[in-house]
Amino acid sequence: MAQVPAARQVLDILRFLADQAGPVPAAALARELGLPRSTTYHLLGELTATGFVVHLPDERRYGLGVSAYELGSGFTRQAPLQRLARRPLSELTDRTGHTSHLAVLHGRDVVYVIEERARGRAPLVTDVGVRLPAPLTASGRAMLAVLPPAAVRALFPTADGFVLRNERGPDSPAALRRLLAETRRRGHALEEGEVTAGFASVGTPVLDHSGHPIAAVALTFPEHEVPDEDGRRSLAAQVARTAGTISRLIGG
Amino acid sequence: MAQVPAARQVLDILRFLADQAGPVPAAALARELGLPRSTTYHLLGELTATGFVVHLPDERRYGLGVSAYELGSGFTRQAPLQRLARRPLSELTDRTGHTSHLAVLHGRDVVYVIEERARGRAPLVTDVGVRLPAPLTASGRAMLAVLPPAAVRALFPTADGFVLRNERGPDSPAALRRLLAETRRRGHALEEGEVTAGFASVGTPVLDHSGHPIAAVALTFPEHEVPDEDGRRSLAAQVARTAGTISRLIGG
DNA sequence: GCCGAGTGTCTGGGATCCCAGACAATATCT
DNA sequence: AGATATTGTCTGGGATCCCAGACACTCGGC
Repeated sequence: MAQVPAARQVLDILRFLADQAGPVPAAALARELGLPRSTTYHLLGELTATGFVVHLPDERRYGLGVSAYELGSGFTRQAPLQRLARRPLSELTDRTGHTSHLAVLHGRDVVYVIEERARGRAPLVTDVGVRLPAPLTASGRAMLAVLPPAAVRALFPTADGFVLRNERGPDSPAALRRLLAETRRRGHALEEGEVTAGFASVGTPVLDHSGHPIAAVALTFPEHEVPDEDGRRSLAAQVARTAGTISRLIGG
Repeated sequence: MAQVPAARQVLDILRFLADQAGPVPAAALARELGLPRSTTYHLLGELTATGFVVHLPDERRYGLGVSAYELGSGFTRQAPLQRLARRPLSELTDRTGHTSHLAVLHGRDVVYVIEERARGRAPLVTDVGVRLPAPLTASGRAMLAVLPPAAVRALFPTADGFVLRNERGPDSPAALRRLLAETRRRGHALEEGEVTAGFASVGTPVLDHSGHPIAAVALTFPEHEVPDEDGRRSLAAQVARTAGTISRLIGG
């Protein structure tokens, strides 16, 4: 790696601040990141001048500023995940002969952002732009299974938040917990006929550098074509490899 | 300013990328920012390693990455605007004897994030957390008046998006355009009895370094207490000064 | 009011890094 | 298929910057 230490330091500051619940004192920044005090103040000066950081004199702390928000907006606008994931999903579909998709969590739902339909296969409900309740889908189950339990509880505090489909799916927080525990035990998410009768899906999450799920990859197939556990496990392994590829591409 | 050129350069790259509609080639970055080519690749290497930027080999371009998104989330969580604006609003209320508030645009509505109630004044509808249709409020009018016309059209394409209150307020895109033109001519936003009968408000936008409205400051007063144009203009000038103070604090 | 801890600013020289330019690989154009 | 343009990698030395530490200011505790 080329030596660009000041660049590295300023990015460390930004990432550290991004992980904090609120603004922090300069001394805490210097201590946590192992930076010399004067260097910390120089870098904070630059970050403040460019709007990435705001100095809160009343609190004697530093927090993220409007330029940080604009980076988030820019990320959303540029949709790098979709751009990076399209080829790996296309290859997964070619290899397996089944339709693949990429979805992101959006509150209690998943939203499909890529669908790579296999040659000669019928269109599925999981078209781009479609939203479905996360607990019902392989993609949603894959992501929920790797969220902290408190985050899952926050999303689904009571039985009210559950939407059944074809009269199936978890209908209470306890049922969801059991389903997610089973998903973790199995090593991949599974959905059988709950979204579309006669079809099943396997899914795995795409994790960022902190282990947080940013998306999920899933493969959908007619149930009768892959009726046995081994066949599904094999498909799940390919899905997991694709998810890992996308994680690496997204980097960090 | 202390010399931290590499830090400055890396932040320039991030801000440039945040302003682009899509990913860009490294050569365009170097050219637009006046950076040496090798320096550009070194900094991009660092940005890619930390997840702020993703390299899209198929497109031979660079775009924003997940760490950029996390900065946006961190900004929202830390709410620096509210932290910075509280004291200026408190001082505005003390100086004028009227209730002040800070609101942000949220789609077609405004959301109130600070209310500083004046001593001995009745509570108002503009409590923290309340949402109201932007075209009806001084804060909303202040922000809409400085948005590009295309952005206003996108928010209010037809007569359907208008909500009247007390049977008053603009009820069509044309009426809204006339109202915003009048707001720009007057130099501040005005609302008279459309939100609460018997009360009026004056408001001005808080702009970021690009001239984009990130919030608005408004002052609400009983109509009969400030019936004349000069009195309202004087209050509006104080509101504008407070908005300018907050702009400077937010920086960039 | 005084003291100690923490915040923020400033300076200069030893340490190191930034950039010009060479080179290799890849993509596009003819 | 060959030529050209662009992308991406690498090197080393002149230029400059990073950090230790001193100093001033502010805030909180007693």
